[in-house]
Amino acid sequence: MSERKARPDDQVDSRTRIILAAEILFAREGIDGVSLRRIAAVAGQKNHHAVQYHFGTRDGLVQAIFDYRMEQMDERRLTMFAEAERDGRIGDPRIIVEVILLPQIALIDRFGDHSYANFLCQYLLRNSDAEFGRFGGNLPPGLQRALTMLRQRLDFLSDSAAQRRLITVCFMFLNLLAVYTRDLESGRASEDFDEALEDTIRQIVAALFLPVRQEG
Amino acid sequence: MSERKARPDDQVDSRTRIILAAEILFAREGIDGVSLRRIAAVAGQKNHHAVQYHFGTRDGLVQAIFDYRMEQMDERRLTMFAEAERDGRIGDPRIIVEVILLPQIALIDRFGDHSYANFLCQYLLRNSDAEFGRFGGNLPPGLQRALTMLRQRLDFLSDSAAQRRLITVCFMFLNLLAVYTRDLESGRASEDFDEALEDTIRQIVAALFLPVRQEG
DNA sequence: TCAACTTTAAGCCACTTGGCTTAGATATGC
DNA sequence: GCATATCTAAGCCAAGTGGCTTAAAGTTGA
Repeated sequence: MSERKARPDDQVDSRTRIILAAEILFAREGIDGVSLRRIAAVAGQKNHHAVQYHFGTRDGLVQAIFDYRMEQMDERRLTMFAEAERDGRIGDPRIIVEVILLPQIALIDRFGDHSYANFLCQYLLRNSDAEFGRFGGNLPPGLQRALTMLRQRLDFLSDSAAQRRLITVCFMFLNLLAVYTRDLESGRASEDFDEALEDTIRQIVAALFLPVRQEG
Repeated sequence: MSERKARPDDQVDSRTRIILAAEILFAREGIDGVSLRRIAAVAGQKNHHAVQYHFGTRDGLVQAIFDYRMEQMDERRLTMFAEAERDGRIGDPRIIVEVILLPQIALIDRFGDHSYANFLCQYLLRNSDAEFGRFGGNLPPGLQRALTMLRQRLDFLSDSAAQRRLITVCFMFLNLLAVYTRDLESGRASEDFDEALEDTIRQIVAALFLPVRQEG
């Protein structure tokens, strides 16, 4: 596997360059599969000390990537809410799903790279205790609002059941991104992505808001 | 994190002990986060050479874990098919979902450990190209039969769309196992697992067999 | 201009890693 | 019994790892 396209743009500062390079390398070879030296080198640093200087440790870098993308996505989420309110779609359950998921697509489109999904998978596997299940607290406002709305919609479920269904959504969507990534990497666009996205969102809405079984 | 419970039973041969120990360690600390030395040590080996002897390389060990569990699960899958035929449930679409997913639960119950889900996630992330998308060929017979039946049920979808929906199922289920694992690890059984399992299967069936949107 | 601060470079260090060789132990087949 | 094949132990090695110190370069503000 070459370093193809791993070196990010030289326009941004070195801290961001390290974040972008690490995201790609982590996605390709695993969070523990890349040395800090290589990350620094790919980011154009002549010395691996730069990583320690900016992020302290490997886990610090991992968290920085997550926070960096989280912040980017939340801007988009707030915009989407504003647009939905303007268009009178704010009551539509599907809006919640779109607000949570589509900004990740936007990330891919805007930056032309699709490493984030793979990175996020690994991140969630590493930090399931910390990240899963925080329906409230310590989340950026856009995502927080989406989760609060979701909880209200799912008032027929217990806390743990609602939480579980939320995680379902995350994983279903990661699956879509994984397939998308695979198709992009292999060069064959096996399916129209917009079509796949539409089908997946419909699946997610159907599963997420599925009524509980009626007695008898 | 201690080595608590990482050392597997001494009754099995050392090759299997290494597989079991590696599965747990990989799940906890990442496939690239554990040295072969530690795996060997936890498996009761005095020397890390044992890993190289049995599996050659780290990837060889990873594949061996996957194959080991795959084989175990396929026995159960064939049994389930036989039971379904006997009970006349073979036409029920839900059977397909159960045959694919429940053996993994059985794995957890039988061996009292829940590292497999986390390991499998990492495995699929590593080998998405190889594993995803092989609807046919090179699969054990039970799983192969389930996938063939699924494909027939989804005849209103294109190949790529059907494939994508299958992966959706895998990820949704992994999500359930992830939550289950989290609850078990943290000691709190936040939700009745049987109830959660039932809800998840219903979600999966609803999403997997969701009709395509009608025109107009 | 120059001082204070931030960022990069260079190189050292003890330690771990996976691969390897060799020898010894244990099981297996005849 | 005994030879053959299978498995385990012991230890060496070059390469790579993250952490660290020190110095230099660049940036900023007064």
